[in-house]
Amino acid sequence: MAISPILRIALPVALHRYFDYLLPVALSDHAALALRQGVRVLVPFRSRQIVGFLVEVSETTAVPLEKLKNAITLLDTAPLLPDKLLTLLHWVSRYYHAPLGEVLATAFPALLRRADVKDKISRKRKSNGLSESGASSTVDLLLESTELPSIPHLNREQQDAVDAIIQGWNQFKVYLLQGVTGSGKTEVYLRLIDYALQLKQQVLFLVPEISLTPQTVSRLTTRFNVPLAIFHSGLTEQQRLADWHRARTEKAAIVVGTRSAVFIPLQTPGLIIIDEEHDSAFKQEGGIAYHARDLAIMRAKIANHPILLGSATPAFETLWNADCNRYQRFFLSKRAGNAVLPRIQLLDVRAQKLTAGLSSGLLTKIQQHLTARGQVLLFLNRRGFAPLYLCHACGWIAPCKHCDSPLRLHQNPSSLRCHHCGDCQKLMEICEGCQQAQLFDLGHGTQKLEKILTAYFPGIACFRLDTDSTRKKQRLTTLLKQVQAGEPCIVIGTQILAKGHHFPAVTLVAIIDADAGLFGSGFRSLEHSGQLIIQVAGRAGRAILPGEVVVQTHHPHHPLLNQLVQAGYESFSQLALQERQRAGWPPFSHLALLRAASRHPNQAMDFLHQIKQQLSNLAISTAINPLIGSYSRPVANPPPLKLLGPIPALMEKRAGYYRAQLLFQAHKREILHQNLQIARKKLETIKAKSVRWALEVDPLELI
DNA sequence: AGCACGCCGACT
DNA sequence: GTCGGCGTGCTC
Repeated sequence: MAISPILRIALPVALHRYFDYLLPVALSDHAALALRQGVRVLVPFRSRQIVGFLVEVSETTAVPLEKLKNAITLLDTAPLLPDKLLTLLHWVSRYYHAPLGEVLATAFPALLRRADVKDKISRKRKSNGLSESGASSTVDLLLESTELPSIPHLNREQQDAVDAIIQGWNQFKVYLLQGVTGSGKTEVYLRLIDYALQLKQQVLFLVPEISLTPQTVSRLTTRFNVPLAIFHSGLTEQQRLADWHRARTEKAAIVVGTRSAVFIPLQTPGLIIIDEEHDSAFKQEGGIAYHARDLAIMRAKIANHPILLGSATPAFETLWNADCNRYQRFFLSKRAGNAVLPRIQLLDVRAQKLTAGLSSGLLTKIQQHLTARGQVLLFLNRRGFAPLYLCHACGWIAPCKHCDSPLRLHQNPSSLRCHHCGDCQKLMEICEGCQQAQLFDLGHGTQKLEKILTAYFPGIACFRLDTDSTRKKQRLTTLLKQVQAGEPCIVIGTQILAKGHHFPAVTLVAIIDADAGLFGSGFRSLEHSGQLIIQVAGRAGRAILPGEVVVQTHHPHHPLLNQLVQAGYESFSQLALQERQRAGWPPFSHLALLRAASRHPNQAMDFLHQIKQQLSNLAISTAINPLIGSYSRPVANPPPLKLLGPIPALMEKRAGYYRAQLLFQAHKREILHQNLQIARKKLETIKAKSVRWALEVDPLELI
C-alpha cells in the first residue's frame, strides 16, 4: 500500500532479508527521497538499536503498518562508500551467500558501526584543532623517512614487466609476477606505484600478515614522499578510523594493509598489489569467509584498473589462470645483486640416529656454518615442547576435554595446552588412567629443540620464532632485530619463517621434517608444503654469503619432492596440478562446504543427512534441467553437481562441538551458486534445533 | 545471529 | 521462595 517513503534497510544480522522502516520523525519526505543507497541509518531492532544501511527508498511495503517502526536517525547525508565499492559488496554478498548487511558492516570500521558511538574523532579534532592525520598511525613513520637512497637499476625481466603493465594502464587486467625469492619483486612494485602516483592515482598494497607491514611501509616511505594509510587489525579502532577516512578522502596516496584493507574506500584507485598472493592468510576464516585476493581481483575489474599478484610460489589456482591466459605472467628468474639461489639437498634420515629430530649430518653442518660465522635457520612446524604427554605404564595420553585431540606439552610455565581450543591446564604427575607416576613427553616441538640446541651449542644464541614466543606485541620485531644484528646464532621457527621476513646473515636453512607436509590429508597439503619449503629455503643466502638448504626426509625418492628441489617450484606445480586434475579438485572444480556443529553427538550428522536427502532431489533436477537452458534430457558426464558426505570432521569434536560437513562440488560456478542459493533457502526453513550451520564458498581445506 | 520469553532443578 | 539452564520464536 502507498504511504510516505519507506526506508529499506540492510541490517548486520544473519538474516537474508531487509527490514522496512518509517522515516525518522524529524525528517521530511522530500529529504528522504534525496537519500542514496549505502547511507548509514540508526534503527530500533527488537530491544536494541543498531546501525543499518539504506538499500533503497520505497513508496510501498509488504510489512503490516502496525509492525513498522520509525528509524531513529540518519548517520550520513551522503554514502561514505563509493558506488563501485558498493557494487563490489553486493557481489560479495551474492558470491559468498552472506547477508548484504553483514557484508556492508565488515567494510566499515567498528567505530562507524556502533550505535552508541558518534564520530569521536571528528569531535576531538574540532576541540583541540588536530589535523586529520593527527590520530593516524602513519605520522611517525613519515617523519622517520629522511634518507632517499638511489633507485636500483632494473634487470631485463623486471623492466619488461614494468613496461608491459604500464602499457596496459587504466584498464582491468590481472598480472602475475612470479619471481624467485630475492628476485626484486618489490622494485617492480615500486616502479608501478611511482607511475600511479604521477597520475595522482591511489594504490592499494595488500600483504598477508600484520608483521610484514613495517618492512613494506619502510620501503615505501624511503622511496616516496607521500602520505600513507595503514590498515590492519593490530591498530586501535581510532587509528583504523583515521586511516580509513584518509584513504577515503584521498589524503593518503598509498594504503598498506592486510586482508580487511581490501574493503577500504578509495577515491581515485589506479592499482592493486597483492604481495605473497599464495598466502592462505588472505583467506578470512569465520564470519564471511572471503578470500581477499579473489575479492581484490573483482574490485579491480569493477574499477577497471590493473591488479598485480606477486609470489615466488603462486597458488595453483593462480598458476592455472595464468596457464589459461586469463592472467598475464612475468617471470623473474634471477636474484637481485650478486646473490645466488641456494641449492636444496635432500637428507635421507632413514635409520639414522636423530637428536631432537636432527640427524648427525645436519648437526655437523650446523656446527660448520656457526664456525664460519653464519646464521642457521631451522624450520619445524610443531610448536610447544612435545606433541604428546603419555603414560609409560598404561599408554594413557593426556586428552583435551573439549576436542578430539591430545594436549601438547609446553614449558615456561610447564603446562598442557590444546592447540585447537586454547585450553590450558596444569601438568599432572600421576596418570589419570592407572594412577602411576610414569608420565613422559614424546616427540619434539620448537621449545624442546631450543632447549636441546642451547645445550648442544653452548655460547651460541638460540632464538625461537613461533606463535607462543611472538604473541606479545613488538616481540617479533625485537627478535627479528636481534637476528638481523648478524651474529652467529640459531633461529628455530614455525610458519613465521615462510612469511617473507629478511634474514640476510642466514647461510644454512634446514627443514627438520618434510614428511609431515608431504603426506598431509588435505588436497592442498602438497601445494602448501611445496610453497613452504621454497619460501623457507628462500631465506638463505640473500646477501653476499652463499646459502645452503637441507631438507630432512624419510622419503628421499618421493617424485614430487625431487621435482621440487631439483627442477623448482614451477615444474613441481605443473606435475602436482596434473594430479589435481585427475582427482578433480580445484581449480578443476568448484567447492562449497556446508558445515554443521552441535553440542550433542550425532546431531550435526543427522542434520546434514536430512539436508542432503532434501537436496538430492534437487541435484537430480539440476542434472536434467541445467538452468542455462531447459533441456529435458539428463546431462550424463560429469554430473553438474555432486553432494559428497556428510562426513564427520577430521577432528569431530572441537571446542565442545561435534562437527560434520557436506561438500558441494560442481564443474561450473553457476551451477554451484544456483544450488547453494536453493540450499540456503532450504536451510532457513528446516528446524535446526541446537545445530549451528555455515556455508563456506571456496574452502581452502575440507576440515 | 541475538535476545526475550518460558518452564524446570539447586541455592542464599 | 529465586537464579539460571538452554529450547523456541521473532525481529520491520
